[in-house]
Order: sequence, then structure tokens, then C-alpha cells
Amino acid sequence: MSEQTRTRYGSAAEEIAEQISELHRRLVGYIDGQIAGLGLTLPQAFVLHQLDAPLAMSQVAERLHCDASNVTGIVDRLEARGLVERQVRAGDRRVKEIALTTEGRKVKRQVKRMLMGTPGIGELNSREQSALRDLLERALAGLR
Amino acid sequence: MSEQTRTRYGSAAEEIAEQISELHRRLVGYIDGQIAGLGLTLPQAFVLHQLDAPLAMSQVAERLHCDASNVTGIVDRLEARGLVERQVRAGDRRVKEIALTTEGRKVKRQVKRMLMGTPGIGELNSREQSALRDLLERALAGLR
DNA sequence: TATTGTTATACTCTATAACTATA
DNA sequence: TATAGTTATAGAGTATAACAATA
Repeated sequence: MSEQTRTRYGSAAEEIAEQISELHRRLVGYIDGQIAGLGLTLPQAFVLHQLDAPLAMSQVAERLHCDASNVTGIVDRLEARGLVERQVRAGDRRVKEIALTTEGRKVKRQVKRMLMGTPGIGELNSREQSALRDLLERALAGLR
Repeated sequence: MSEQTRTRYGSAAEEIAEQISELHRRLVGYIDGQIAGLGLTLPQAFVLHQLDAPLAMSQVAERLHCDASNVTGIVDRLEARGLVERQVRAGDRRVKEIALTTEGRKVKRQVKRMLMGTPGIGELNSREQSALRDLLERALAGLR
């Protein structure tokens, strides 16, 4: 790419960055509303989404990209609702592994179903979706 | 598009939604770090970004998509840093218009410059950027 | 000594409801 | 009465620092 394209004021890259932001803002707006309907916050739903297998608190913090001290509260609230439980790891009693309960698996499926019904992207045809996916993948590769 | 494509588990639409989320997460991660370097939070930077001309508090709330009561605090903090000032509208003394100060304009330019240097999208060539922009625009049209 | 997780603290953002000043 | 903005309150997420239990 040219130096000009990357740095010029009002560049295509900037427009795209704004579109990404706007698209994500609307996606989050939609998703947050749906998530709230399940009585969850976004970080809480994200944790459920990540829990295919049990994860240590520190691993949850990594997935959330936040400090470990925050995970305590988020998991506390999920545990208070009976969606996850803490289990001490057998080999190392310092580690607590977070696992979905039966109810947690049910709510996780609801979250999954809700995410799949998200409008917007679905309006594109198969070829367009494929093209978009490829472009986004390449853009992602450029960001860390 | 087919019903199958839209609703099947693991559909392209879902993959794309996750890519959008991931791309935005990284963009926000990068931008938030840069913004923090300027001593600002994202909502504060967003307000500066919106202030081309003075805006009433209620208009700022609309742009932020949040309740008007929150804007008081956000503007308070910007005002405490000398980046914006409140001005009572002449014709209607209930309305307060928020305007950038000289320092605020300077910081706004820094925010703008920082946003333009965002990596990732810039790795795509001109044709790809153009294609991506078009696809995102159509996806946006489908979301409210 | 080092690591895992929690607690204490403080700040920002968020919404709801009650309030003040103005229209 | 209605509207614009503020204040009061409460909850959630965030980071930093100090702490307990365990390794």
C-alpha cells in the first residue's frame, strides 16, 4: 500500500475504521439489549461463551483481557445466579477452575442462539459473506 | 440468501460477526491504549471527536447513546481539564452548549491523528479497502 | 520466595428517579 | 405543565496495591 493511502486525512483506511466502529457499535447495541434480556452483562455472557471446558480464574482474565482481580466479581455474580461454579484443582489447591452448571449450559446455549440471529451480516449473499470474511481475516492479521 | 446460510450453526454470518467483534476488540484495545496516553477515556475522546460545532448536552447524550444524566459527569471531567466549556444558549437559558476550548481543539487533533495511525486496515491494498468499505456499508444498512 | 486468587480502594460509565431552573 | 440539565443513588467494570493460602 502507498504511504499516501495510509496517512492522508480522510483516507479509505480511516473511513473503514469508522465503519468497523459503527458496525460494531450497532452489533453491540443489539447484542447488549438481547443479553440484558437474559439478565446478563456483556462480560458475563462472554465468560459463558468461553467456557467450553473449565478454565482457571487466570485463564478467564486472559480471555477477558482484564486484570485478574476483576474476574472475582464477574464470576461471583455468575455463581450467585447458579450459572457457574468454582472447583479447586486437585493437583494445585491455589487454582480455582470455573465450570458451567447445567443451568449455565442452558443459558450459554441461549446466548449462542441469540448471537446467531443477529441481523445485518445476514443480509449479504453467500459470496459477499465469504469475501467479507476473507478481508476481515486479513485486516485482523495486521492488528497484532 | 438461503435460510440455511442464515440459521445454520457455525454459519458464515456467525463467523463474520465474531470477526467483527474480534477486529473491533483489537481496534478498541489499541485505541483505548492510545487514548489513555492522552489522559482520556473513550467516551471523553468520543465527545471531543463529535464537537465540530457546539452541541447541547442533550445532543451529546444522543451521540453517546446514553442517558443525559451521564453526560454531566463526562463533560465535568473534560471541563476540569480545560478541554471544553459550557455556554448558556442565548435564546433559551435552560440549554447549555458544549464547545471546545483552544486546548480542546489541540487534543481533538491529537485524537484524530492517533486514530488515523491505527494499524490493521492499512495493510490492505486500495482495491481491498474499497471492497471492504462497500461490504461493511451494506452490512450496516441491514442493522437498523 | 513465587504464584493464585481475593479483598480494599478508587474511578469511570451506566441507568433511574427526584430535583432545580427556565420556558 | 413541559423541558434541559443536574444531583442522588446504585450497580457493574476497570486498575492498582496489599493480602492470604498454597506451592
